[in-house]
Amino acid sequence: MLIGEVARRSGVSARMLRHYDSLGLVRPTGRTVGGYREYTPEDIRQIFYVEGLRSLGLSLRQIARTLDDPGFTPSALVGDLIRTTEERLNRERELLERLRAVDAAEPAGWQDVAGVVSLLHGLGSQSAARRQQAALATAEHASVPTELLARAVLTESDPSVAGALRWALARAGGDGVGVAILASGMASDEVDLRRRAVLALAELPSEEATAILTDALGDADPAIRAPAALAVGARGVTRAIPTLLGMVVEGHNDVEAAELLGAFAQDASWAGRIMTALTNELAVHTANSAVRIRLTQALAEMPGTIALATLRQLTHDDDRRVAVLASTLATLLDDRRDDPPFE
Amino acid sequence: MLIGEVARRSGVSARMLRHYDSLGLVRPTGRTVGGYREYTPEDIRQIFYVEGLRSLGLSLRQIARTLDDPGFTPSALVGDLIRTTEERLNRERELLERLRAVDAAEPAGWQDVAGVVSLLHGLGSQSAARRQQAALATAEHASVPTELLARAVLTESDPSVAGALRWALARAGGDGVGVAILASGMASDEVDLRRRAVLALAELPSEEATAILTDALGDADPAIRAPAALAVGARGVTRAIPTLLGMVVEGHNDVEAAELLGAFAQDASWAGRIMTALTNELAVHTANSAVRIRLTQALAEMPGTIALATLRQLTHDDDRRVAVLASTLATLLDDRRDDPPFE
DNA sequence: TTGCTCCTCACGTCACGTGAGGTGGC
DNA sequence: TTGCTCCTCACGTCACGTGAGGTGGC
Repeated sequence: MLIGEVARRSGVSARMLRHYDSLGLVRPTGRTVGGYREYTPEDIRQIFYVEGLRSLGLSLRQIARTLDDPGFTPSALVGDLIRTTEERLNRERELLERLRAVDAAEPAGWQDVAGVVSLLHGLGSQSAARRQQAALATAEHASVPTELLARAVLTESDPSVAGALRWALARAGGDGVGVAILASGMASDEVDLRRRAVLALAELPSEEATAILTDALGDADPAIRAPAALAVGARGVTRAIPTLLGMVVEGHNDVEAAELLGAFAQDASWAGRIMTALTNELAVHTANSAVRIRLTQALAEMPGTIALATLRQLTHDDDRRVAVLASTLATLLDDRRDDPPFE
Repeated sequence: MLIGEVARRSGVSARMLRHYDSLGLVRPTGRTVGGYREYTPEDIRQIFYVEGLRSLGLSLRQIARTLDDPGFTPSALVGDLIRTTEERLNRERELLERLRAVDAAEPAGWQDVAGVVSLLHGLGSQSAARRQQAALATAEHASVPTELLARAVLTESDPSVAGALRWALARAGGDGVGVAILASGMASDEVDLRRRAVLALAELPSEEATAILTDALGDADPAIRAPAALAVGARGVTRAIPTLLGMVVEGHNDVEAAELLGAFAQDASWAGRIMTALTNELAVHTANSAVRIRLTQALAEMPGTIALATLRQLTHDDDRRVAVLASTLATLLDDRRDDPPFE
């Protein structure tokens, strides 16, 4: 079979078949009197052998070694090819992410493109200082994709860089895409990721963010549910109240939690329920002095004088420190009776 | 700043800086008296601009156009880069899959490697005939990874190729990996995928396969639970009995289902329950002639003469066809009384 | 004078595509 | 004789690395 027909049937160009010949990969068995290459069926099988190995990413040189060097076994090379392919794959993935980020920024000109790229490099830098600088620089850049910032927020371990990123994200508005990424962070099994997500969501005032934070009120980890409760509590979400009560008992941001409970208790329909819950907790935790002290302090955050009677009872508490604290707080509340009602 | 220092600080080789100069990408503003290139801070910013665009995959020629051609805006090119990168990414993924399949086959030599590759290409071919050939060829190949076959089974739409693949998979033993892939197919939302998986599992005799099929007895789709019930029913799994009864009522492989019910009824503890279920169904489906005929035929599959009394009653059925059928079957069963008990 | 840096010119890489200029076989 | 196929030789691609041979500045 002459080279043209072989090329048509095998899909390998005549140029490449001549190249294989010159490299010794596939030497046609014969030549016609006129000097034309003549390929036998065996030669054609050889072509498919070469193409097969090429489809695995072997270079022509490596395929030649395959034929010449009996000591050259597949195992090591195939392993190497897998590794290098994985590396290329990762590089391509990162490139695609960069390209998508640039595309999302809708750059007007190439200077914009270069700006976004340098920001991306900054956010991905090994140096925390660089990352910080990049995070702060997003303020100048109008068109930083929130997607990008949200992803960076989820991976940032340095606290001050994380703070800058949260600020930048909140400033960028935290639209749907960014919130969606943070939501996926909240769904993670890793506490660190959920923690970063919850802190970022706490700085986003959107309804979406509030909804996701509300879902996080029941999180198994107090480091997650506490910031969620403080954030949505401040937004008036009453579903935060049980978590806030728990925070007072456990001592997680109990001061802030108590303040928010006091604010909820401005509403008469909640005041009673919160008071009942606090006194119940006092009845349950008879032995734990620290818990009783936090609950007593929380009572003082209740508006007006609704906690006065309870505090007066606590002045006779078996626990000396609770009694002293209750007595001080009761005195302060007594003064409040003459003031106009709390705002 | 001279070229060496610029190279050290920017990470771009002196060779490349000269290349940028010759292409007009970054022309150092000055030269020393000796002819040395002198870079200003602005030149260095330009270098970072070029490197930034290069990190997005732009060629040097494209970067040059960026600088020279004001009509050359980012939007179109960035979109193109995204598309070509996605294509490269997919090709890399496919390559990695091939390499992993080759690695899993533990080829002894390069001929083995080429053999596995040609098999892979065959299984991935557009032509059903080629795929069929490749599936059958796996019989010769000792080291075809079951992983590969399982994946092919899940995607094969041509029924005869699918049959050949199931046969090849069963022949390869269907070890853990293959079964795990089929299990993931069973977990899919797509009925087609579940159907392919269930048919393949039905041909694998392993305990793992039986366990997955048993889970599939409750599948919402009769095209899934029917083959599962036939397969595990034949393996003596009594949990298949309710599904088999349902198949008789609905007319899904009712003949095979009735046969298996008969086999289960060999066990005295099940015979009563199965008879009760069949007569109950007859009592419920008074109007549907087709259902009553199937149930009547199923009664004849019961071992020995345990269904004889019920069949005699049915000879007086309101439905003429049921009555005729019951009378024929009762006569046959009558003869059976003199035979030795059914195996 | 001795290293060091810089200069220009040019070849090699790798898997090809695309001629140019010439020839064999129906 | 006219197309068509084949031949060899050789250049171009693209982003570089690596010399060779020479020179400037401390």
